[in-house]
Amino acid sequence: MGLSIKKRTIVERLTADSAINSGGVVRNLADLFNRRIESPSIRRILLAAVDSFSKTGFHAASTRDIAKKAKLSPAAVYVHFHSKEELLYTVVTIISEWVYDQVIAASREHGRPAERLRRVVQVHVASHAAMRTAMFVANFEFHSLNATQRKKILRYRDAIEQVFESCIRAGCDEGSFHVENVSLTRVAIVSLCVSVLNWFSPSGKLSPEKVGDYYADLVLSMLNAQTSHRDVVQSPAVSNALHR
Amino acid sequence: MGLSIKKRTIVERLTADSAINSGGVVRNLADLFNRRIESPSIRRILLAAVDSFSKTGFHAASTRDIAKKAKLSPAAVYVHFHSKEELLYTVVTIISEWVYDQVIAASREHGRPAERLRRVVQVHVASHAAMRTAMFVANFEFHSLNATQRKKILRYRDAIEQVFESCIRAGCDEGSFHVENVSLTRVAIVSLCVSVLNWFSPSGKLSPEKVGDYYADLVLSMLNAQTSHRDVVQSPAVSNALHR
DNA sequence: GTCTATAGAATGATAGAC
DNA sequence: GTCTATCATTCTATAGAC
Repeated sequence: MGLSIKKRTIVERLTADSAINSGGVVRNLADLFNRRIESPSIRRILLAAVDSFSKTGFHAASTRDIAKKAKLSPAAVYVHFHSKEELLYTVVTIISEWVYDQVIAASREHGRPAERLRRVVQVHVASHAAMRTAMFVANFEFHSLNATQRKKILRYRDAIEQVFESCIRAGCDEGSFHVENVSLTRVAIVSLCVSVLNWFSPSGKLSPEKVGDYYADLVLSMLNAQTSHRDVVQSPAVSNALHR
Repeated sequence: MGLSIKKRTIVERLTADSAINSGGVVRNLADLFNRRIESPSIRRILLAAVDSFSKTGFHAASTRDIAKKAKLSPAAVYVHFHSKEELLYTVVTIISEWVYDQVIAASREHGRPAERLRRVVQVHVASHAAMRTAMFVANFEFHSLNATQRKKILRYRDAIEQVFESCIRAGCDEGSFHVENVSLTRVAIVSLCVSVLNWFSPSGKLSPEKVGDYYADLVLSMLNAQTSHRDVVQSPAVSNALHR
């Protein structure tokens, strides 16, 4: 009966956050953890884990370092998490659910395919830029999760891919996009969005939202999109002066 | 005098390979190592290292495993390399030089900016796809190099970025590209090319060259390029049938 | 240049007191 | 829930024989 029932994981006890889906804006990673995790200690551990994993990678990050950053003893981490792997899984789950919610919300608003795709790309890019370190961990340490964990995270990713796919197809059917190979184009677009992780810096000149806007323009051009919202011909001399 | 002179590194003893620059085609990673490394043992170690690093990441890969794959004892690795880090550095140097050579060669051929950019994108993408595992290591384990090593590798990367930048600028000056922000667009294009590492599979339907061609089309569309070599308006019904 | 054997350090995780 | 102390393992790298 009471014979070594295994403790539930943090992921299984995540707080259902109505604010996320009802339009409340999540400001940053600490804010997101505040909404979804009750225990301050666990929140500190998770923030420390994201920091360590993003700086050195999952395997090189030690639980000792993470505990130290969270102002706890090395042993205290294991009161809340069964393993270092579960720590990673918790981080990746929370951030993957969040970006999924963002993209789904953007795709639900009405509009023609070009407008929907513009919003989806903008949000996807801005989300990756705004939550850069956590999204970085979710993407580049994904392979350190076990097979079961990867499968669960892939459901969020696949759903996001589907949103992009349906926008592209709708635009093709409507005649406003001109695409040779939809799935290859979709893969290219999604990976283009994610690739902001490789260069975005919060100390740079561009905000996550502006980068998202710019990438949305690039993507619509890529699809040979006919859209009235954008003046495609602009003097290089003038526009280059805008940044850098 | 003979007092503990440190052994030269493998990178310092790389074979200058005239075949690379004189048009001989490098078929795969083993072929590339054959051209640049004389010792068969060292080549086996490097191939094993690429395999381990790409599968588990630098830190999780053990020198024992690498030695085993190379059919050597754990100690034998250290006869040829001072450290595991030097093993990574050697791999990253060889593959970075190679992709640099490919891109520079593509950029040297004449043609208008759109044609030059098309070739550069095609070669950059195809190179990453064809040497996926090694390029994967070079990109995703870059942060595991020390500062000096990173600086040296960055010279190759920066030179490649410059090639893209000059193509884009030339097209803008000529009036065939229409770009708001050149540096941001350049960063997006280069990272788009690199992002084939995230999904390309040699067992898929598309060859590295075909993916390169397709990405080149996407990039030229992105720049609102006027080019006579491409019929931008194509029936989706017909074109979707081409793949998948 | 390759081997066996092992030093020396760091790590993930646990035991048990409070 | 947090701590101190520690186990057991693993890893990089070296010593020294052949």
